[in-house]
Amino acid sequence: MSDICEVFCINKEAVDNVRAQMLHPTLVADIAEIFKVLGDPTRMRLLYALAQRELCVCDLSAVLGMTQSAISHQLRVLRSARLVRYRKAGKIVYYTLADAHVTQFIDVGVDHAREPRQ
Amino acid sequence: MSDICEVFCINKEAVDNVRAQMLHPTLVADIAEIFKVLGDPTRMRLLYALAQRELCVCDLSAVLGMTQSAISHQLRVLRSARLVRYRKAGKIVYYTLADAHVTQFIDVGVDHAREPRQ
DNA sequence: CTCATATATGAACTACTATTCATATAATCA
DNA sequence: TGATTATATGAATAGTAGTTCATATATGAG
Repeated sequence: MSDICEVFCINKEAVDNVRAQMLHPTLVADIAEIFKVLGDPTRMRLLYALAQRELCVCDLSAVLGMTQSAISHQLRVLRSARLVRYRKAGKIVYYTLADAHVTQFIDVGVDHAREPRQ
Repeated sequence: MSDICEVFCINKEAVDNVRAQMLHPTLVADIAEIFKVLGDPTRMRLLYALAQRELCVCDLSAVLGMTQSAISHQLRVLRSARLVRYRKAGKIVYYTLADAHVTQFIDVGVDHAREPRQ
């Protein structure tokens, strides 16, 4: 039964109803993409650090104990996902969280992870 | 400047303060893991379908238009992450969302993805 | 200009992951 | 019992992603 069409146990009404309410593929892709970006320990730590205060790349390296290159690469991912903003001050680049939504993501995640596992 | 210790631009006070407030590595790993599981289009579609109503594996295959095997593999990931629950009724296995937290994750994601991009 | 510093980025390598295919398990029916 | 159906899973494969290393860009100092 590896072919998609050879499925016989379908509750047709349920399937049709749910399919009709499914999200647009583009929107699903966007949502999954955001979560994917959040789903890496390094990026999560960067966001959590930035939730405390604005920080430059160099300080972020020090906080996480990782190379400047690794941090820069991950900041690029966060920038592409519009989860952080930056401002330049001379040769120093300061990063901040993009908006309140990002804090909300972090909070929901922390909340869920701290929940006791039944 | 590839070595972590050869960094000179540090704002020591900021770094120390932020480091002191960082999350425990285990908690960070747990949070990132949850987001990682959410960060796949197939799994996001499965969760969104289950947000509508309880569905069996076969119906989920029909809703997503994917093989039963692919769906089963992803349901296993969702089960390990405690994002879904299931009940057996004969040979049919019905899946549901684990709790309200999961709906909250989906809502925050949808909300963020629908936001206009400045 | 030259030098030093802060950050960004391309290439390479390793590790991981989603799907497919084949097959196993489990439950129902005849 | 044997046959059928619903689901689960192991192995293999192909694509992706995080870090490192080397280097490029850019700003400021002298």
